[in-house]
Amino acid sequence: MINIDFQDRSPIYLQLIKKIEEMAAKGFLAPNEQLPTVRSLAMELAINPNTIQRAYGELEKKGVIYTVPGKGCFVSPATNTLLNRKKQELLAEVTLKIKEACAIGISQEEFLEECRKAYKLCAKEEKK
Amino acid sequence: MINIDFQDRSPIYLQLIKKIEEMAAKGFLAPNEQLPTVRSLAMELAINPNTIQRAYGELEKKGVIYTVPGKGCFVSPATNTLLNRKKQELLAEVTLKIKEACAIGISQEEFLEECRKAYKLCAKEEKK
Amino acid sequence: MINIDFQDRSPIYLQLIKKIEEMAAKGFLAPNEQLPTVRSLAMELAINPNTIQRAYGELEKKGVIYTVPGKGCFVSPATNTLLNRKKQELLAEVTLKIKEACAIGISQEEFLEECRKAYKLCAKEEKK
Amino acid sequence: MINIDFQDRSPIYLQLIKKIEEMAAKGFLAPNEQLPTVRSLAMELAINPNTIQRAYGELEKKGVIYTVPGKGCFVSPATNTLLNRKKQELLAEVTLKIKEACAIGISQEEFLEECRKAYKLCAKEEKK
DNA sequence: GTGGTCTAGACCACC
DNA sequence: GTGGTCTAGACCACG
Repeated sequence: MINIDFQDRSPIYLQLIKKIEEMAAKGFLAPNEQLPTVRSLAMELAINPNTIQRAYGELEKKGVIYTVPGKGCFVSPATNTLLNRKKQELLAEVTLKIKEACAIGISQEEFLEECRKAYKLCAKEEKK
Repeated sequence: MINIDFQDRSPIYLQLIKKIEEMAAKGFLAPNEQLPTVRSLAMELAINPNTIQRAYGELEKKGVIYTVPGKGCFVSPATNTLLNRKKQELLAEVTLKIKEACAIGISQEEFLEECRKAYKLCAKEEKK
Repeated sequence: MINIDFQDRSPIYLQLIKKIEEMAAKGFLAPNEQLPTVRSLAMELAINPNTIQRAYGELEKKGVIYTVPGKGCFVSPATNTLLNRKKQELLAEVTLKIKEACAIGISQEEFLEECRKAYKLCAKEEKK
Repeated sequence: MINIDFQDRSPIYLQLIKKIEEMAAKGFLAPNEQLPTVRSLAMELAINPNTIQRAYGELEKKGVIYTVPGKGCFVSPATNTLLNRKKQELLAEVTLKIKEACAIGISQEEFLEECRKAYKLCAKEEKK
């Protein structure tokens, strides 16, 4: 399920957050489903429990999961909200990129064309 | 010309690199034009000279500028190459974002529509 | 009667204590009335019996209930004392909050006004 | 300035957050003033730097401070917003307490009277 | 067993 | 020097 890219320069806990957010937003994680325990996931990924803990902690503050101390962590039921928030975050990031594209003079047509190509690639990959 | 956002989490030297690359790619900096000296730019931006030095160093490694010891730093003449490379970098980043968009189920139509909106915004801002 | 909020961060045994104290102080539980047995309450609330046991234990230490080994747990007769102690605890907590309010510069008038609003809300809810 | 109550059961990092928020909200910390460095504060309070770091991190996410990596942490300029948010948090907590007060039958008059007393106490203490 | 907090000590990137 | 991340290992409260 969850795999960490140790080559990636972005912190492990952020990678974790992103992965779990995506899975929750896309519905791979059922509402109220229990997540792996801190310790078990730490073992599985060969990571320090503190790092998992941090990711879970921040996910809770974001409202993606809720945690019952002594029991475990569970997926928050508000899936729709999650999906929407995630969408907006992503589109905001793309808007930033588009600003840069404008700045170096990439035309809208060229840009959109590239997006279409990228989308085709994704479609292919998903079929696998 | 160049302004640094100290609130921005991205390191200053990267902000510098990005700005100078953009200016070079877009033609604001003529080929072989001399850049400000490390010390003068450091004074102007109220930044540690080491930081400027690092930015210039990496820009030279990337081939964006060349330095003549004892003289200063100059914009590399290969503008076209620069522009193309910059474009490709940017589009690669956008492709990554599109993968994420696919992952959480944003349709191509919705995505492209947002891109168009963003482009309009950029166009307006540039007029100012 | 008693319901547990599993989402609440405060430990279940404390929630139990609070609820039972309130009911006793307010007279919903008659003096010398028998409380549900540990096992039955555990079943009813789907909670670990140890948790009930702990709550009952601490309630006994506080003098809110007394236990007759082999018989069960019973509400302590000293209702007035309970009510007064509970009041004082609560007012002490509010005093702490008021200290904070002073610290950040909330005026007495503003604070009291908010209290009145809150009281009105409570009155409405109780009518239901 | 900042003192930690090790007897207090609430986590150290939360005590830190509360203290700094109060000081910022009340204006004891000027906007853009630099906070003590992680290490220095850790030394001063005889606390592990990680704990300070955590507090600072959460304060940044809350928008109370901003941090310039390699430089230090600084008080966020949006003081008014902070004060208002802090007020609302506090009043919400008091509202909870009032609900309890209602539940055990404390009348509004009695409650408000106690509040006035507490306010007088605070006023006296502040004069010191 | 669970999550939550803390310490000690290390390494990194940045300035 | 600064903040940011991570590990290792410990302790606690809770269930």
